[in-house]
Amino acid sequence: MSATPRIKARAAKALRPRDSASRADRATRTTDLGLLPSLLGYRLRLAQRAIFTDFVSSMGEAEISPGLFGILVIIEANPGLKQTELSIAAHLDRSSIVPVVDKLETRGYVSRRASAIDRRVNGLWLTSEGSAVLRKLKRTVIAHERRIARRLSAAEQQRLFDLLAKLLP
Amino acid sequence: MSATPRIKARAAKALRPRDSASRADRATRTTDLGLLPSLLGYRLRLAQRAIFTDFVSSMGEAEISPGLFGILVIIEANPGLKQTELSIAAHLDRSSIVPVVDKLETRGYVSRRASAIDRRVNGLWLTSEGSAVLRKLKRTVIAHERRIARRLSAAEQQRLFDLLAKLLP
DNA sequence: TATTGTTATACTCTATAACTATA
DNA sequence: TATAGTTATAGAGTATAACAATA
Repeated sequence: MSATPRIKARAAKALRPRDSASRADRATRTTDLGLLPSLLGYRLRLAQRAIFTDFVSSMGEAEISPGLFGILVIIEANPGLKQTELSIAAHLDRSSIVPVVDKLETRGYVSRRASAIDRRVNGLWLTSEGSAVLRKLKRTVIAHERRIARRLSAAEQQRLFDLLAKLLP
Repeated sequence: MSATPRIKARAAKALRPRDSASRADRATRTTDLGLLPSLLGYRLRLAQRAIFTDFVSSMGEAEISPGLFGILVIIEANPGLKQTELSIAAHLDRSSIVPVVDKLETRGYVSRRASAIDRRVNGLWLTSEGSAVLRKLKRTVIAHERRIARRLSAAEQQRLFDLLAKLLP
């Protein structure tokens, strides 16, 4: 199972007084996880979870998820791209991209501009505010990545990248 | 963004005729992902996604997610454990474990048995059907893992495990 | 006919808060 | 008072199907 932590949930959790830490510690140490720790899928999930959590907490007040950050990065790298192209690049259905772009548009980071050539198409662009925000977010994300990657030597980092790439179909 | 693929969605997607493959291929190759491919978090998500997808499709009619599978494994390894203990082991809130156990109980794989000593507590046990099903599931999961891991040498697999472990807090 | 974006809808997974029953 | 489980509720994230506008 193992939550993909929600953005708001994380923020609130820090102050939650509900469980005593000692109880939690004991149970975590005690419970046998069976064959799970021998499974690559399980290990991968734990690692991704840890990085996701660090990502979110390092974003602080910006309240942006890795997913939304990725969308901003892709739009910046491909100014004017169509929603359909974005959805493919992000491995989402084109209907799923709609609320995503809505959210970024509401926050004032992205604008849809109808194409003059093909009036079915919305080109996507960062607003100047979106550009400025993304500039800061990227610095934060790079710092977050460095903080994580510091646990590995440069050679290990490269090795990890290579090994992960081999897992892709 | 990048979906955690839903179980039912996957099954349906195989037959979905909506997009032509050629279009999708072109756009994937074309769109610039900016700094994303340099981020460990991004690579990790792709790898996890790939494994999750393979997991789900290899389960076929069993229709069990990695998360539910993990829950069954933990219960098997700790017969009679309390829901609270399970929730901690699975990194879930204790309220979130309720619908999870409900689902497994509905399918007849798990039973709650009230403790005689402390009547607040539900001990969790696999039913005999749950045991039998899990025995088969484990074989399937191990085959799935082998199929993935075959892309790596034994030494590489060990290396990957070690590197992933270093990423945990 | 095919494509683009959208809506309507539904589903999974998870959390917080407040409750009940025990201890 | 504290703990175990539950309910009520909400929200993120995503999909499928059907539709209108446009090509």
